[in-house]
Amino acid sequence: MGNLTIRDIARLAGVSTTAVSFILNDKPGVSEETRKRVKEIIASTGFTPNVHTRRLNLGRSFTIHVVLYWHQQAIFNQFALEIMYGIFASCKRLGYSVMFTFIDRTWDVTQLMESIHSKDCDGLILSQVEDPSFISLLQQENIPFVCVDSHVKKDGNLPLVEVDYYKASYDATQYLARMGHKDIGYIGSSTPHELHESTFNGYIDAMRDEGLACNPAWIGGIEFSATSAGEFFDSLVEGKFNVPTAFFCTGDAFSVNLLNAAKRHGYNVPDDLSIVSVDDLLVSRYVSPPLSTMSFDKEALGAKAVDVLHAIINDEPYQTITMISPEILERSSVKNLNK
Amino acid sequence: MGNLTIRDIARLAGVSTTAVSFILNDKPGVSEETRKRVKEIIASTGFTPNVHTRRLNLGRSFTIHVVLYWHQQAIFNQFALEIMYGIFASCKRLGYSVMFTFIDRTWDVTQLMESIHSKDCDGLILSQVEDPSFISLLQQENIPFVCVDSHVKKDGNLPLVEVDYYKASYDATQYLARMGHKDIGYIGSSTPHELHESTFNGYIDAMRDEGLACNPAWIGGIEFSATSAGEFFDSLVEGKFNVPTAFFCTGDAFSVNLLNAAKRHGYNVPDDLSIVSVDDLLVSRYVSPPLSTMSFDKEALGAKAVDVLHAIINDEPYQTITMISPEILERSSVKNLNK
DNA sequence: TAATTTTACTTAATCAGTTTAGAAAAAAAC
DNA sequence: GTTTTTTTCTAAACTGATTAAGTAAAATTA
Repeated sequence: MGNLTIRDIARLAGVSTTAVSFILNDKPGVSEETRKRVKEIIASTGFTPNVHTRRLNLGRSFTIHVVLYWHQQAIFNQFALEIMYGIFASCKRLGYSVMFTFIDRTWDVTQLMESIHSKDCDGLILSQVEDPSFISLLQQENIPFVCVDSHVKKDGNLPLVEVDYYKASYDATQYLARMGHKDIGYIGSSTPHELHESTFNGYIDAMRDEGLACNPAWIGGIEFSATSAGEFFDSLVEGKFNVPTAFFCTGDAFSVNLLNAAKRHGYNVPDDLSIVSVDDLLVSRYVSPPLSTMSFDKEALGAKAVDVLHAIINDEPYQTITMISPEILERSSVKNLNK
Repeated sequence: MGNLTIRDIARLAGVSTTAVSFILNDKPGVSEETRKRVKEIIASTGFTPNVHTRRLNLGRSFTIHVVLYWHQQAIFNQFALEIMYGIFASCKRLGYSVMFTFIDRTWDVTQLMESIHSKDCDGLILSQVEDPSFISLLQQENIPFVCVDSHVKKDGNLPLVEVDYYKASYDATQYLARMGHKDIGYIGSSTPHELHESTFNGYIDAMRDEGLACNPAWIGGIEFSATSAGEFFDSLVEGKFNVPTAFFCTGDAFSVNLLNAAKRHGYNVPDDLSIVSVDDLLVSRYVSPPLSTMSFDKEALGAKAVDVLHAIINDEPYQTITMISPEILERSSVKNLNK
């Protein structure tokens, strides 16, 4: 049970280490007879070649390093595990090990850069990481990497795997319109960011294409917090504004809060107010009524990222930007006015 | 920018590779003068020693492998990321890299065992893994490992880091009693399992110690599902049974469902019915009213696991069983009847 | 001042594989 | 029956570090 080496196997089989190495790597140059005999010895001894030697020799680690942004607000970390599962599943298929690092705002790159320089991984997947100086450092040093769900500026050179939030927004608004709603409000983040702008454009474009008017009073550009969507609704009701028949929220964190505010004011969801949002967080399923939401395949985000990274590592062609499209998941927060 | 080796540094500094190695590892045997000069060369060239060589030489990988059980029901995966964060933070402090593997019911151990035999990691952390044959295999082969949040049978030899569910149950029940509740129901899993039994005992013991009677009608031993807690409440109401003033639920997944059922029947929480559960899942915070729950430090679970594993790897003494105690997190689902 | 110890440094072996170059044997071609 | 080619196999170099063993010089002791 002591630690076997390739030399032990060679001795037991009466062949050279070269032969054993060839057999382990399914290379030609060994007769079928010898191959079979050595394989039997390998199987019976339970020998497994040392990875470090292999990695040292081949100058590759067969490892992918996942860098995850750790948000203080737990709700933002909801996807990460599913993304990791997707990454793992693809890595397993392709023969990579997966290691990970969490980072946050107080982050110092040196330790990670040292790990990269020490050849600990063949490439990186950056999940929700948008640090531009780190990204350009990776580009300078020609280190293979992919950004996933990173909300990073699309510049054409960056390999990205992203959720198509524009389409989510467009499709959700269109869905509400097709359910007979004409008065559709919007609740989304006001922080200036390409992502938020394109999400807002999805709403605007869908309203226009459906021939509906946007009422500025119904557009809530708000700061992200656990209560801001509800406060926006409060101000609508208390300011005696008309309340639309439906709201599109750019995230479930907003819609859950909106739902509670609506209930507080005596609005029944979906009878008095319909709500659709994006993300399909777990909470949206457990709330009453369960919320309809634009859902997307979070595992696919991770899986695609691995595929792209694998292509980059092996100098194969790849698609720079991969978009995952959300689809409406109908639960019970939207009333069909056509009926 | 080409790949530097220790030989390049040695040549540039006019010393042997041994000297460079000593300097890299802060070992004695090199004069301060030489040390300083070589360190400057290392810094200016940005040289980082190859990890694989180091690992090969030292026969250690300085890597911890986290094995995570992947539940089909998303709600069960809620802790995993926080546990991983705790693991990562401790590993960073101790100088370990962290790799991970997801497993599920269809799992085949061979691939993981090969990874272990190939010396890919120094030890394992099993998160929510309770496969007894795998665990005894690890024990047989003397591979360092720790179980975290594993619900595994405590046998005295297994290194475990667990949540103290008995105490959570006892304290939650006591908390309700101290808030003036006398009629306290119980909703928990009926699947036969040491964990569920000890959770139930916590409730029973607290009721006894507080001098309260247990009404069998108020004890819901149910199958786990998204709706079973609500169905139990339905049956109570529809069967014209008395409804207790408070329920302790063994998990937030139950209490969220109970909350919705109670609302449906016109019960106001907390005025007509108080609810306390265990877990502090994200959903319990976003529901209305926010649920009081026995919360525990999920990051600490991971961090402790690393500490124990580190001790095992280094043949240092360690505590076999580490218990993390939940504490009441007061939100708005419990009425104080003493006022 | 000579003998001993300590310090500073190096050569060469080692970790456990892969791979190049080449030898011996077998098979194919002439 | 030779010559050529192919197949099978091996010795030895190589990956990039660590480390045991050993040497020369400096510092300490006698």
